[in-house]
Amino acid sequence: MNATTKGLITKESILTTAFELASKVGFEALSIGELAKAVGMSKSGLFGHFNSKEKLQMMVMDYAAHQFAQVVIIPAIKEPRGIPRLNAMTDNYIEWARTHSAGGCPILAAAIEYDDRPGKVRDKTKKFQTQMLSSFERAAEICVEEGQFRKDLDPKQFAFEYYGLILSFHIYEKLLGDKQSEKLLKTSIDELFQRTKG
Amino acid sequence: MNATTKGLITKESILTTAFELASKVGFEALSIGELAKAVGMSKSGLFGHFNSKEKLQMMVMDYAAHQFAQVVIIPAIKEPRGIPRLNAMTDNYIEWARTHSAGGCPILAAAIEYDDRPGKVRDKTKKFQTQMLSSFERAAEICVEEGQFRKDLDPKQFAFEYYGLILSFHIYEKLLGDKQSEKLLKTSIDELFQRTKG
Amino acid sequence: MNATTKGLITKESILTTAFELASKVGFEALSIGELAKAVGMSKSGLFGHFNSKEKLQMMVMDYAAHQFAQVVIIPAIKEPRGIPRLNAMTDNYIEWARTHSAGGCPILAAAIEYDDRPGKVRDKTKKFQTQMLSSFERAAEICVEEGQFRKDLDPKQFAFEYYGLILSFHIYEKLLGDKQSEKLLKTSIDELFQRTKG
Amino acid sequence: MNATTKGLITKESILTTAFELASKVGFEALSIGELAKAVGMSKSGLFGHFNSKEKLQMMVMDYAAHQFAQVVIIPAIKEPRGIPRLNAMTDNYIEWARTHSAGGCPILAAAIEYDDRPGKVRDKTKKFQTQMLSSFERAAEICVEEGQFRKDLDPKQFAFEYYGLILSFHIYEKLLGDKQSEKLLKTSIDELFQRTKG
DNA sequence: ACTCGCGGGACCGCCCGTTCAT
DNA sequence: ATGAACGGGCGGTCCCGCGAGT
Repeated sequence: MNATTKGLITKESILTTAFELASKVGFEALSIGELAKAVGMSKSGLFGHFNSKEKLQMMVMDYAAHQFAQVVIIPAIKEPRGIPRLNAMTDNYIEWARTHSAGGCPILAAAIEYDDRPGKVRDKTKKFQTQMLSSFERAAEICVEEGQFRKDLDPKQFAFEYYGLILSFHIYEKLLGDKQSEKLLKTSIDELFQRTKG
Repeated sequence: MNATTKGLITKESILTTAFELASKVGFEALSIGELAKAVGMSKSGLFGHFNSKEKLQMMVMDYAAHQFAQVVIIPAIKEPRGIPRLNAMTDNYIEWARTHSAGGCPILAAAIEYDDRPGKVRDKTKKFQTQMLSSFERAAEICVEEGQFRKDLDPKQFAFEYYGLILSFHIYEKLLGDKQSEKLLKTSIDELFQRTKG
Repeated sequence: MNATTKGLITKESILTTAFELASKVGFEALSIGELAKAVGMSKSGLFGHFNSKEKLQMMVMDYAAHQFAQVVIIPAIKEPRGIPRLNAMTDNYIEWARTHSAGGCPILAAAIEYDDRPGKVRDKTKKFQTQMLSSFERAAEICVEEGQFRKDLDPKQFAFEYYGLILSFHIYEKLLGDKQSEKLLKTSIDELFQRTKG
Repeated sequence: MNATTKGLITKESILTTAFELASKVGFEALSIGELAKAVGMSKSGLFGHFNSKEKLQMMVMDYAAHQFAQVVIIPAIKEPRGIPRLNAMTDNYIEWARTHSAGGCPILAAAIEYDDRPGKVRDKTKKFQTQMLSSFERAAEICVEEGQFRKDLDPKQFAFEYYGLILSFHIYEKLLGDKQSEKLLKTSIDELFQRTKG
């Protein structure tokens, strides 16, 4: 194993740990010292991989977005087009919220945290949210194409509502610890689909 | 004016400033030094009113919740029971998001930020979210009582969906800066009402 | 003793120590941590008195200039006008170089160190050098007035040469450790006076 | 070109850059990281050429002394013995101060900076100053031999005064930015020569 | 009772010179 | 000649207490 490879492995392990830490303590509160302690290396050794806190934040965000895509979006694409695919997304999101981003989805946290703080981190967060909403919109369009949703459905409107339900689920599940959160979400989504059917 | 009164006034002005500051820089990032500078007094002088950062955070949260009630909930109660009252709440929330908590609603920020960080701050946040959702549930119940919503409507389910739409609005409005955010919200709520009608 | 007085005393002791430290390790290399250790207080406690390194540097410079004036300039003024006064200055400078600024005159060090590094510190250094040279020029003018120097003497030219001898002395004394440095200086100054006599 | 030659070239380019950098930011403030960036190689790669910061400093000092000799001393030797040679030295020094060591002569800076800090760097600085003063003394002796200076002139005394004028010039030129600095120096030297003439 | 100045210990992001395996 | 990593230090900010002044 050469040096470059070693560096990549270290970087990966840093990002993994950073993602977990950010999930727990929040995105902005993630400190280089804490992170270094968590990965078991020196502050300066870790810092050398990023050269600035901002770059670290950016890469953690990229990592989180990548994970999100891997867990929530990509597997859903293997499902049949239309409603099954959308349902898969929903299930995957529940899984994501409960398992992969235990401690609170850092992407969502960033979306709220940086909603009024200009900078590169906010820009990236905005970009990811937009991408995710596009995925939802596209999924809705496919349902229309498949004749499962009514023809005049506005995909943007659908994504707005669908994402809202997911947000609500997140708070019921994580903050409130409501045992019914999943049922509430599923019921809501069923009703949403009823309304959008052709 | 006696000393106690003076102290109350000072405390009030501190909380007002703290609320504004927290809206801008986030809840956890609010620092005593910055706050002291903003209110124009010494760090230690300000600190004396709270004796710990945690207590300051708690009081700012109380203050925020009080403001939220004053702006969003209370005025709505003056409206006629049922849907008009709910619509007033929605309008008030839009107003709240845009004007009173310019820079991002600190309550919502806290709800996400502390969703997995146990402690007094999280407990309080949870309490406020629960209260707010109760208000929504009660409003829905009244709609049922008034015969505007169907009899078998689950108020909890309604609140879940209603709050989700508001959360979605918040992200579209604040983070994404989407010009259609209000229209998206209004349309969603109309559809929600359609579905719940008797 | 009230708090303000205590602060002044602390500040004074910090500046004294800082002056000594800067004399030894150079002006720019003076670090807040080292200084704090030397005065026997915490970094943050010390830092609170200055709020920035630049301000600390400025105040140390002011302190050094004040000391210089107290040791070299002021006592000389008590001497009779003309050459005796100039001779007093020379003697005082020797004293200053050997005793008060043991470890190298920080003002001179700054004059060389900042000769091409723009900023407030350089500006202040420049100002002090100009003031000192003005003192030399004024002393020469007095010699002219007293009829001890020839009427057409250019005071600026005199100060240029006089200061040069002092600089040379500084290097022979401090860096080279030349035992004859004082004699070399005295002889030079005598010759300078010969040349300028009326 | 073999490996050794390549190493020498690299070393040369490092020293050139280091000299320029040290002229700008000061001798002690020259950092390996900055230097590596400036020469376009890795920190560790550069470091391998010196194995310690102190050795780097030593070699930069050697380089600076070499440059000084090349620019100020050697060309003057081509001039006729005696006063012309001395005048050439003066002119060359002015050139040196203005062009070659733009940003402040690092040798002089070291002479002041290390005047009370024992160590190898100080020893080297001391050695170079002594060498340079020897050159001045020898030049004065030659003037005596040529019958241009009086027979009983003390060369050491002459060098002391001559160097003093140069130091003064340096401060007037670099720190004060005095437009008359060159004229002041020339006039002083003329007067010095007057006094030393046979 | 309220407010302040002074001071402390811990930590921040960041950079230092240095070592080592490749 | 490189990249990874380290221990230690930089200037600076954090929250927090004490003692004194009003």
